[in-house]
Amino acid sequence: MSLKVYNTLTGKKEEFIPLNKDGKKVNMYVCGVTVYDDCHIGHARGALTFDIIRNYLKYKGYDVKYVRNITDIDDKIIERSNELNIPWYDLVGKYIVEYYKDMAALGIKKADMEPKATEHIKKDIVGLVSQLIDKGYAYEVDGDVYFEVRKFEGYGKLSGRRPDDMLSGARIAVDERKRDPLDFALWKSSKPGEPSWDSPWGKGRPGWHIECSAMSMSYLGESFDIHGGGKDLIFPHHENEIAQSEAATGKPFVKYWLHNGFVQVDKEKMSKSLGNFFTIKDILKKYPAEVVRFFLLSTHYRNPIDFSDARLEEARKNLEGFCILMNTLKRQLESVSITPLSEVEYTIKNLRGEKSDDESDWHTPDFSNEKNFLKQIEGCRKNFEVAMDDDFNTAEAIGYLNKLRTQINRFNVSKTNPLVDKNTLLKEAIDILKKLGKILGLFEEKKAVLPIPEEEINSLLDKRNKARENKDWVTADAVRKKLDTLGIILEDRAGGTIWRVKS
RNA sequence: GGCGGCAUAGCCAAGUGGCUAAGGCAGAGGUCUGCAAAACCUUUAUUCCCCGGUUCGAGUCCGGGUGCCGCCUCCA
Repeated sequence: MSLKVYNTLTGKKEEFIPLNKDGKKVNMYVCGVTVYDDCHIGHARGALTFDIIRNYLKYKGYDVKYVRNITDIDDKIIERSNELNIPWYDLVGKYIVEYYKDMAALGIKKADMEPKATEHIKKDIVGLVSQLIDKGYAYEVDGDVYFEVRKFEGYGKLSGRRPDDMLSGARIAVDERKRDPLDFALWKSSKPGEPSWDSPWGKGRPGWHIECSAMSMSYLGESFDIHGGGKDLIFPHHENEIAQSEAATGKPFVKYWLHNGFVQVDKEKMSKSLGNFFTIKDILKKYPAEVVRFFLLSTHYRNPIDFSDARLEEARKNLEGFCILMNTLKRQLESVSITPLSEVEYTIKNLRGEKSDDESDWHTPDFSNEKNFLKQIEGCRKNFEVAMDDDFNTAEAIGYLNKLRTQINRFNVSKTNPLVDKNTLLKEAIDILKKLGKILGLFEEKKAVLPIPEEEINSLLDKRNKARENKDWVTADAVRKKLDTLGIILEDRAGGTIWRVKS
């Protein structure tokens, strides 16, 4: 099975073949956040998308090196620190902490490296800008350095624009000092009081785009496999990165460009400027992290996804089904010893035998249910991978997790052949479900927060069970009602009453 | 103005030329249950925005139209 990814550069799904000769090393760079405010759910989507892509690449056996930057100096940061009247580095420090808190709360793992722009100014950025000037791709005016877009053949190849088409509709006020309106800043001279770093062109700070070129190449080399980010970065950010990087090295910068779609509110892009954003912190006050992940993953990463409580509620309910199943089977399996799977498979194969596979032959034991179940769970696993292989189609993959869930429940309540240990097959299925869920960061074991101590729950259960023995339904129902208001749901099963925490 | 994307059931959402159009949520009926919960079973799109075309065959490809959205300024 081969992995296919949609490459913005070619506008097509392509088979994923890493640059590295041995074919197992993958280098990936993703544009992270600018730290001047709390992250919203849109930032979470980008981070989650590439976290899952990294997970799946690893699952496929790739050795992934993942770099995700933090932009810790730019105009917005300066602007905001002036508004708040605090030093820019305090603002940045605060929001880096908040960023890490939010990501951790969502269960999004860190990248292997998380470099900051300011840590690479002397080391990489100044050098790269100098190199571009030396090669004639950039020019200095009054302490600013601009990249000369017309000098770079192929400008516009990522976003599908031609430089000549872009002039007419340009909405920006043209800076007279630039040789061409499309030229963009590699280095910006600083005004008095602004944060600044020394450079051959005087005190200043890097332009936005150059940090990503400098840092990605510093960690991953001049050419690497995957570069990701939100769709809004295609132009100008990523277009400019390509121009700078390829002009400097003369080599192809990135093989696969991956871009995630936006989170929307009422069909409009969620953004700071529209003010229609929901912060990760606010959402996590209302819904568990796993619900938020499930919601985000239930739509393909390139498509827009509309954010609403109704959608989160749907995700919550679907996910609850998985949680109940996990819980049920955990209880069911922990108290019994389980026959090894190989033994069960041996039994099925040998008692029936190859020649008596005819189900109508009643002389031999009928394992059709067991065999079918094994076939079904294997089919779900396979289809999950096929879905993920198709440009990380998590929405389709979740469909197969649901199918697997139904199969497990169905098998669990079905009549099975007493010659084999049913629990062995159930455990096998649950293990697969957990393993696949792990790729998406779902179904992780987490300690449920109990509203009241467990002993108290048990004593209430005892009270209720005694009442039930005496057919005192009024008392029994009162106990259930009480636990329900505390957030504990009771289920009277054949093997006794079990309880769970409301999600 | 330039470039790009999307339109599938009540809602959400897969599906990129070919068996009966995944899956979830909601709804209806049933089994189980003291009642519930959970689970299971049955059921809910002769049809994929509209009009043409290509093809033995199209939700899927091509042309045109309508509607919505994004990028071209900071943006995940």
